[in-house]
Amino acid sequence: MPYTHTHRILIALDCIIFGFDGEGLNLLLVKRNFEPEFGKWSLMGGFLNEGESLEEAAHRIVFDLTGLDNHYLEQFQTFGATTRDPVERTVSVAYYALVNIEDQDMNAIRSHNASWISLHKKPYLIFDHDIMVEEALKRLRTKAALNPIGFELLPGKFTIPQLQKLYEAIYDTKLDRRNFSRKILSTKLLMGTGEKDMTSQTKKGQLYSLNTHEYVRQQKGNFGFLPELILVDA
Amino acid sequence: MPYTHTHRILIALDCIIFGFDGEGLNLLLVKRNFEPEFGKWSLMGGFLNEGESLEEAAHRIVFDLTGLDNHYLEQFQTFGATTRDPVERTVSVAYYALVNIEDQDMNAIRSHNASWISLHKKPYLIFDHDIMVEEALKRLRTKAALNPIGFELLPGKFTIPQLQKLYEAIYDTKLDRRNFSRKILSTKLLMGTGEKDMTSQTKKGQLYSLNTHEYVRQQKGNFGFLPELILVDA
DNA sequence: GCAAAAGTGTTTCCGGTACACCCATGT
DNA sequence: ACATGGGTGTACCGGAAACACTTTTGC
Repeated sequence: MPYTHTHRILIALDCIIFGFDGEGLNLLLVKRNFEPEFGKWSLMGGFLNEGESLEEAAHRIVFDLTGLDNHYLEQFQTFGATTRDPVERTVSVAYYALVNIEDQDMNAIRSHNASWISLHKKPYLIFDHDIMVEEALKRLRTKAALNPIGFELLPGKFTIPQLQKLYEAIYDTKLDRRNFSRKILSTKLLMGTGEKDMTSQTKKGQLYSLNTHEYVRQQKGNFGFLPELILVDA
Repeated sequence: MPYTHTHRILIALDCIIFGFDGEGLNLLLVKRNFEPEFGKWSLMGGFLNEGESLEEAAHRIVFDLTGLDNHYLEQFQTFGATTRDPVERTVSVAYYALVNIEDQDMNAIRSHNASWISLHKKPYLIFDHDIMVEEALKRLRTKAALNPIGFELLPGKFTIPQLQKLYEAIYDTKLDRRNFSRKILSTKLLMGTGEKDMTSQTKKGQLYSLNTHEYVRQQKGNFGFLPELILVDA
């Protein structure tokens, strides 16, 4: 016997999909070729299906758009203002995802009319999506200072300066090259591959890959990855 | 015209209500005298009503139980496993609240069959409520390290040692009396009232009250209230 | 006087920061 | 040779931690 309460409503999911192009943070946004708000930009979203958990639904939405199956995904806030969707009342559970911008499925992206857009050039988004992006970024900043999740935005092999560029983008700040390198290496999270970064024009930096054992371990507790960054106000 | 998607479901809200009795953290829990799970303990919860935002609904639930109108309230996670409620599928948006245990409405509490229970003696709770409590505590710990919200659990006037006991309870750790005092006073958040704490048996400590101007200001950004605590693992 | 709890001062230590210097590669 | 960018060493500084000492009150 179901509950007697009757106010049953749609559950939406909206995904803030972050990517890193080597210079700055990017968002995967959809130019809507459907109603409502035809022609405007929005986050990628969808509705919760029967027999599907929130986590599964968010995963499905990101997978549909990017073709990527192993992205980092974290729920961060649920939006429930009564007027947030003009069509019909919905409550939206928002997730942010970190994907490696290099191994996405361009066909999936094109078929959804989506594009990567620099965070600094973000257009106005429909509904409460602008606020969602802002909150997602806040959460990403806190999370990335305490846990080593930034790697999710990079290819499997990368140089330390590339990693630094990423953190500078996330916190919109400048970091000292030498201190950053030392700090990262002291975490024991990186393993040298012996290979060199051949894309560089000058000195070819060493390519590192993750020590996956340590990586998984340090996801769990708060080890303080770069705790000083938590106090960066931007 | 509404959306064509049809899976409309109930939105529940569950509230983790924290109180501080001078020694440890307490939870306000309900011994259910209604179905389902009659006789078992659970969090205080309810359903989202038409024309009501999530925030409003959570506020209503805490107010019904405590009679308190000005408590601290923060949404922290939404739970959506398909089997989390055996009666009917629901998605639950969870909030934690900080209340001053002294000025609650005992009648409201009794009429809901609720009790304050020490966090250390928490019974098993129904559904996924045990996980909710665990996650709420994690969030409270992170939040209280970065923003001065602990005061919400104390009376309007309190001594620095009382405040210290509170933080020791939140982080389940011991702090140095002298360093704590200096740190707190350096924030300029406290104003001496000139009064003494007459409940103490020995030396009567000075009673402080909040500098509300500074307090509101420091809620906004990340000033790092006691940032070293963010790395306490418990 | 003595015990218990509040309040003040000082020293040490460590992590973050700043900066000087060396190395590797392409032109 | 020189410009560009990766990599290592060292000195300093500020905040956290550790600790000694004094003050207030009840018994």
